[in-house]
Amino acid sequence: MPVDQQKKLEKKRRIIESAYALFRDKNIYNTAVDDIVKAAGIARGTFYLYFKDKSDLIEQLIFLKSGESMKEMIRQAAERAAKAPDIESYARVFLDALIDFMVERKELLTVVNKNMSACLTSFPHFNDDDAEALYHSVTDRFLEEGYTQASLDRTAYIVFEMIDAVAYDAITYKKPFGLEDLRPMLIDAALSVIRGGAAAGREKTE
Amino acid sequence: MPVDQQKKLEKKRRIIESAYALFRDKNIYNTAVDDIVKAAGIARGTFYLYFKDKSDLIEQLIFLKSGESMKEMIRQAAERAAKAPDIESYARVFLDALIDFMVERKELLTVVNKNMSACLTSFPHFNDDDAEALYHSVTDRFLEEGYTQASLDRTAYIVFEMIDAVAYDAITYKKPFGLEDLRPMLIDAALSVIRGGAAAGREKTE
Amino acid sequence: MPVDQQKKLEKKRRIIESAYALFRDKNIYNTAVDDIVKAAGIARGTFYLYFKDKSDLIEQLIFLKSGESMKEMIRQAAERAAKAPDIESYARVFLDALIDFMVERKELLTVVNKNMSACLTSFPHFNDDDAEALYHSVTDRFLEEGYTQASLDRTAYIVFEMIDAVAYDAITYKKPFGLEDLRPMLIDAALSVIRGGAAAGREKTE
Amino acid sequence: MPVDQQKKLEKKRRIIESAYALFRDKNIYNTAVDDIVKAAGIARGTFYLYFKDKSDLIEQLIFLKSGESMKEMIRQAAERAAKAPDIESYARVFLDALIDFMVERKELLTVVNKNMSACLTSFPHFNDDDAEALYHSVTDRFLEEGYTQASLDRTAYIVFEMIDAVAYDAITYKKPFGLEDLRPMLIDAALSVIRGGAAAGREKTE
DNA sequence: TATGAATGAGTTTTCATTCAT
DNA sequence: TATGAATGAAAACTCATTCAT
Repeated sequence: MPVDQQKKLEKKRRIIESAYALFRDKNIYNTAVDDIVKAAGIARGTFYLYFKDKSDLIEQLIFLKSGESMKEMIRQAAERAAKAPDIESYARVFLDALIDFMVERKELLTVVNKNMSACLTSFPHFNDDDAEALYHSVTDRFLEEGYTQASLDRTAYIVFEMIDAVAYDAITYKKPFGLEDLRPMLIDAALSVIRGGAAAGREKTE
Repeated sequence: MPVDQQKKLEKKRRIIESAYALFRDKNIYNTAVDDIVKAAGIARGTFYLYFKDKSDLIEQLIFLKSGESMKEMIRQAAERAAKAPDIESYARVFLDALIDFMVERKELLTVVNKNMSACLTSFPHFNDDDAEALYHSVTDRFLEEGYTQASLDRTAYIVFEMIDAVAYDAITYKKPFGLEDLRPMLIDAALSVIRGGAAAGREKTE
Repeated sequence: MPVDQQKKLEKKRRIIESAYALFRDKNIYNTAVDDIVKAAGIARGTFYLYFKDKSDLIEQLIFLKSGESMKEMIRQAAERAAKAPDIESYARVFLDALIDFMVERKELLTVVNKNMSACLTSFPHFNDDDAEALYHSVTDRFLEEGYTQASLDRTAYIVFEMIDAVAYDAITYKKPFGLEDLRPMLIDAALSVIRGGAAAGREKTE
Repeated sequence: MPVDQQKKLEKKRRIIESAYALFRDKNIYNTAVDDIVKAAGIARGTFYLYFKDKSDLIEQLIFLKSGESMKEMIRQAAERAAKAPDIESYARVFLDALIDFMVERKELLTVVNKNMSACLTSFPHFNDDDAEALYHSVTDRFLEEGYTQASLDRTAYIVFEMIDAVAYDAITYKKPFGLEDLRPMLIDAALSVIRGGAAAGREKTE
């Protein structure tokens, strides 16, 4: 990539990061383009060199941020779960790591807002070989255990949605229960969904 | 209540209903006070006779609307589940009815947005004897089966959150899976959470 | 008309007049809405209570201003020509008066810009009984002399266009000839067009 | 001329042509410098190497474009009228050719906008020997017939203005009458102006 | 000469809220 | 109470022009 292109991308990135911080703190609708450019240290017009529109920025920001986090989150979770002896404990450790990650990255949740699962769906299509490999390293483990791809997709969707929703409220409002309060129950619920998914897969095969 | 008070309440109600319809269709931030008063057929200034503020309206609207729906939802679900022979099938029918209700009231979800469970928490405090009685008619059934109140609250919270989150996305975006696709898995997941909750309750008692 | 409506119309009128003065002095594209509201002594938002848009104002302004002037112009010209003994001198005095009027109302020309004739065409459709009566009092005189309506329309169009174009440049740029320099020739030209029109009318009749 | 100079002129020309096309399609005020440079395939900064300013470009463009067309127009008209037996038919054929030319070059009219006659005035001062010779080949014909230079200038001005104005509206708006509808009347009118001009010339001489 | 990223003043437009009637 | 005209701060977006490379 030419040096110029590189620089442009970096600046675009800087704008997105500034916006991200503001969205997180003040919410999207209460953040003006003006706030963003001030935070990014650029002129107002410059913003429109990089984004067609405020909504163009929002779109790109969500795509980027959630993709990034998803990747990182899955990487960490997969790493920690790697040595698990069986699929059940693999899943348990994986989910536990997932929740840890969310706690660490609270801010992300306030921007992306309960939409992590939408992101999950687009994850394998990021044209990012890295991400794809990662995704498969996890799903393969389940496919070996008798899941069909279809039932796996559904299961993953439900589990993420559930964890994301519960974590979002628990973290951002600390109401009505803290996340640690709910964690065991949440993981149990997720596991039983996963078990159910496996069963569904097997039935179809038989 | 004096007739005057009555009339005031009715008008307030009309404003809320108009706002509700608009919020549902266009989202809160894209709905101007002007749109609301036009829809309600009142003058702009009148709005401020009934609400301190736009955000005052929003607050009251969410409180009212979600409370109302929650009540109606629980009533219907409890009714349908009433004749269930055991607690397990009671729960299953109850949840099924819950989902049916959400499908019917799609619009509500877009306004209240994945926050039904918050509402659940405030439900018993609506100073509405009716609502309270209703709530207890359901929880009592579980308390009899060995739940502690604490574990019941948590369980209910997680289950609602889960159903609400999944249903919200499934209904509003029909992506990536339709709700009917997910329903069986969702109910199974919820049931296993409930079973876990019961177990947790019993353990503590022992 | 209710008093309120009256007042609103008056304010609208005041905005149009302020805009008119600015357009005349600085041209439409160099006049900001801000300039207009300052000149009219109103707040910026008020402008949008009366006009959808800057272009809405422009449209209404041109329609109003050119219609008004046209009416006034024709009234004055018809008055002065009234006592003319024959159609030829009627036309001559009429045109002379027309040019006088334009000289007096130079500013109008800079706004309406060489489009008076377009206005002429719409003149009889202003739903203004007054204007219509006036228009007919002039055309009748020509119809009596053997003009067909069709040839009269064409002739009037060409004559206005010609006078308007010449007068516009002569007045606004004083270049390359002053209007007084050109006046006799212009009137002669117009008269010969008129004579030609009359002939055309008669031929068709014969 | 050095090759460098040549190249500069060519690029300048390319910019003007691009601007011309845009002005024609979208009007001057709705065409941004950015649009022009994109169309010309140059960088934004380059524009300011060739023109001081946007208005500098406009000035040069109008001068160039109208001069060019005027020259071409007169050449064609003079050619077609060359064999005319008398001055009257010379004028008639000349004007007819003029109108034909305008119909062919509609686009020019939308840019230069009813200002062809202004251009006529500057025509003999183009420091273009070619143009000057051409101009004299036409005017000489009239001077021989008793016109004074002064009356000829006025007459030419009025005739051009008249034709230009009528043709502009007729062509660009096709309203309220098509040009072909008006052509005979227009030429008759012009001829009678010319005749009047000749008479005026003679009177003064006598 | 040529480039195109950066600038920021300037423009249009919106909208929650006030206030005289 | 009810009205709706008026307000003006604030938002989004544009564009001629400059300047470092």
